[in-house]
Amino acid sequence: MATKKATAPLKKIKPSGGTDDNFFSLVYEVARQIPKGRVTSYGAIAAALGTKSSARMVGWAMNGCHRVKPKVPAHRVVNRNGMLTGKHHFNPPGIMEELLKKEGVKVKNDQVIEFKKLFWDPVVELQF
DNA sequence: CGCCTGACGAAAC
DNA sequence: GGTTTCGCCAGGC
Repeated sequence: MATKKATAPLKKIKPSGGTDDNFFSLVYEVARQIPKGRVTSYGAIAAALGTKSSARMVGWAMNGCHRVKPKVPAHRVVNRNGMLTGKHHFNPPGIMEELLKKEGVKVKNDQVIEFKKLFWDPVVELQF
């Protein structure tokens, strides 16, 4: 199939490359900037990158968070409701809230307590 | 090349 | 105010 969709090959992501032109790497960068004990949302990251409408892509990028080095603190990234929607993608599932609790973030019923207070906005903090 | 899926979000009902 | 649907964009089959 000579039908290459000119998409961004996820496997081409460079570790520790830092500022790559790949949208995914941008997501990883921002995610790494999340301070301990804080959380953010996929949409917030997407908005920081200028693609707020592509919040799904952020989550999609997180799909390869495990393959990227250094590992991305995806456990600090939750959805807009403060719910740990991505916990099922962790290994094992449940480690996400464990890590959050360990960092001082209270998690109850797969939901971040005081999420609004712990919310870390990359758009503001990173001043994009 | 086309259809479906997917770690979201906001609008509509 | 809770539930459902559409929209976004990219990847997999």
